[in-house]
Amino acid sequence: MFPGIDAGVFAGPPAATAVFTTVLTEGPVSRVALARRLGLSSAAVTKAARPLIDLGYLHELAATERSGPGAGRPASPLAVRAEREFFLGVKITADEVIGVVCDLRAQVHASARRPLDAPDVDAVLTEVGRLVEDLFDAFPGDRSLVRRLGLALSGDIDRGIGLVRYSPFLHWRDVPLGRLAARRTGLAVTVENDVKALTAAEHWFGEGVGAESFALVTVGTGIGCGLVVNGRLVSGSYGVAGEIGHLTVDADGPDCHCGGRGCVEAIAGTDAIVTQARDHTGRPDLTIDDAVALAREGHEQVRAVFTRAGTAIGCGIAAVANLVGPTRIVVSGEGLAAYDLFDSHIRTSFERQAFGAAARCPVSIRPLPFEAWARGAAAVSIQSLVVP
Amino acid sequence: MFPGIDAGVFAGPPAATAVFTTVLTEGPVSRVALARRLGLSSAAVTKAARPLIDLGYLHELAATERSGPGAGRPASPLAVRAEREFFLGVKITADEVIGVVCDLRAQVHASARRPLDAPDVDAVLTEVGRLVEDLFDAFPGDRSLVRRLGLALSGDIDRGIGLVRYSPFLHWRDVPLGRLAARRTGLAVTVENDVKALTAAEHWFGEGVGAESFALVTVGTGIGCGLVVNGRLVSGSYGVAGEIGHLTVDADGPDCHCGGRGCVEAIAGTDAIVTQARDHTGRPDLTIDDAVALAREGHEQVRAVFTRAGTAIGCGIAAVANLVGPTRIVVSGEGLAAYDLFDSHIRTSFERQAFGAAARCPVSIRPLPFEAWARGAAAVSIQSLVVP
DNA sequence: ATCAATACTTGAAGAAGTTAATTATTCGTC
DNA sequence: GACGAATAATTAACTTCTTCAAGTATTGAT
Repeated sequence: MFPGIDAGVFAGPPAATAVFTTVLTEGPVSRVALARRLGLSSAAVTKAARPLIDLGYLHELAATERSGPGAGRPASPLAVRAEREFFLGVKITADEVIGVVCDLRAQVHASARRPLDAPDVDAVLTEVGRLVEDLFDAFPGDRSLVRRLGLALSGDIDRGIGLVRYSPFLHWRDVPLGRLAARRTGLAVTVENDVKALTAAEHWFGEGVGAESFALVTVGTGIGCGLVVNGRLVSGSYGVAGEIGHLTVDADGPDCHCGGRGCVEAIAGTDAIVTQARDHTGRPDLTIDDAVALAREGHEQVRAVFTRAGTAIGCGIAAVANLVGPTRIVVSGEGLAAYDLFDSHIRTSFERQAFGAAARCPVSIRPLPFEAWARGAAAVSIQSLVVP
Repeated sequence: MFPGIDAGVFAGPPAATAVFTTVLTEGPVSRVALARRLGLSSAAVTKAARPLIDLGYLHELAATERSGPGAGRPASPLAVRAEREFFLGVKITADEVIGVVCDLRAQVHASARRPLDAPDVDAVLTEVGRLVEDLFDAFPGDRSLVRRLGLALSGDIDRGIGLVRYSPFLHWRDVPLGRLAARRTGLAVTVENDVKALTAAEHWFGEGVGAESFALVTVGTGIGCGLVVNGRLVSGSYGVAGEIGHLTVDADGPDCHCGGRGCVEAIAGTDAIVTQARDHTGRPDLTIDDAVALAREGHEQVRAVFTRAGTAIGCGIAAVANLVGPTRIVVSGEGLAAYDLFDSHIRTSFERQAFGAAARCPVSIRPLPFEAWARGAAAVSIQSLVVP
């Protein structure tokens, strides 16, 4: 039924997949609770769970709290044995590769990074290969428990066949990265767009758990958005989805590299903030850290740059809320290291622009450790174990 | 297996449902083609189709064109017997109710309308009841083939339980319209938001057929948008979805009744166009038809109002394309009666604002007969037969 | 100790789909 | 015009997954 891990596939009957993903994402649950939750009979859950327990992926916890009014056999909740298998996740950027080793519950157990000097396919593959070695070295557990590698990078990716259709920052077109990396590392490789990978991670292991629909907005050099609707990741028909960064929020705003004007990214992207701060201070070598420092010290005009950025982001997420009506929204990314400068402006702007009850949508705003991108890649790899 | 129509449900095994909906939406198809399309064995299709044929919902067509190089038994395509059952669809507006009788393929066979003077629940139910009688009278076929009624109205609707959570134009809150109308008419009733109903109709019976994801934008007094993503209608968690009309496209634009400024609806809604045209002509009694006439005659300022409206709509659909990446977009609605004044401006604006390959998304623009809203309601009723 | 309540397990029965063999129908060829 | 290759549809045996109904397990309350 479950052909074992060596077959490289972990696909069982529908009920087994549903049981495993539910236990994985929603923590310890009893069999009856699973049956109710999934619309199955409890007998079906018992049967579906057995091979998963035998393979060591699930185990039973001791009964804990009593359930209802008084009586009855206590439930023995099923839980995932997180250390049954480990997953590598690697994020590829223009100038480095960052990797992590995660367990089944996407907890990070080791991490590493390597610089990248040339963007050509072979150089990237070589550095990914070395990074994988580094990760194996840094990983304290049993190497044979690591069999899968997730790669994440910005661009238009066909996750199904591991193809990089187009990557602007690497200048790649139609590179079969999945196949190449699998050959190089001997691991089962998945490839996904970085924002979608992070969204998947949040959907299965973060604040998106249990949400029928939710949106993850990333703020950094670029401004992106991953969407889950009706429980499924939105892919976009033409390689475009979640391009919140190129919504126009100010027709008179600064020009954007996309050719438009007043895009969210052209106002709130890290580069845009630096450019504006330089204009206002007359310091051509000012960095983003300088800008943050100046704003925190109370430099009026630089503060205004951050205010304007927060307002633009709020506008963007309001557009998402008005159009797809997610259950919740998470705003995250390296760009939010200066969280305190954005927070209230994002919220104010969102609440002003959200239509009607959409304003009730909870918005979490929190900075993102850069490692989280690699963890997102690992999360996709975990998903590929369950839903190939 | 199929418990017959009298049971009020038409739910079979998954394969049967898939076969029926595919034949219904994608026209006559042979069993082998269905098998390929649905990932089933041809044996499964044969088995699934038989009870549907026995019940009279499907029938076999004579073999038509030859398929490939030369030989082989010709396929006998399965087709829907459109007149096996009929469906009522009623759109409720602030001042009238409009109804149609449709066959299984959503072809209109009869229609009727009645004025509505009071917006209270009982008055609406009475008029709906009378309209149903009128429709039965106007319907040339066998009345016993009509068992279902779809209602569509603007507002926040819970389709599952037929509840009108909130309807601004009727000032209703939490009205169990489905139950009430079922009691009044003796029919199986579905209730859906009007824009979503129209989207469902387009998804099953119009230009949206076969699209994994698509968007329908309606232009009229309000500007709305229905979305299908991953093959499923987007519902929105807080009763809000597809609120394209309240995206901000011009921060300095006119005030909108929603409290914002420069919303698409405040620029391109029918009322907004009339208001602006009045301002420019100084004629306080000018109607939308007058405005259209003036624009067609070449009145510069009134033309500019339409241009601006088209540009705003283009902006809105570009936002949809950038965020969800639909396979195709249809722009429709009574407001497009003056189609020629909008068309090119919508397209230009869309292409300028769509990001990257999203600009390749085909956009159809076409006016909408008002009856189409009622047909949308009927389409939801047809869906409820297949997917309860 | 007994009972009611809840959780889980078991084995038989049933539903839904697959594979493989069979029948049906056509075209092209000799 | 019979024959075979090609494609379509059907049939029957079998597999897989799930439910149902009955039983076992474990607790709290009486």
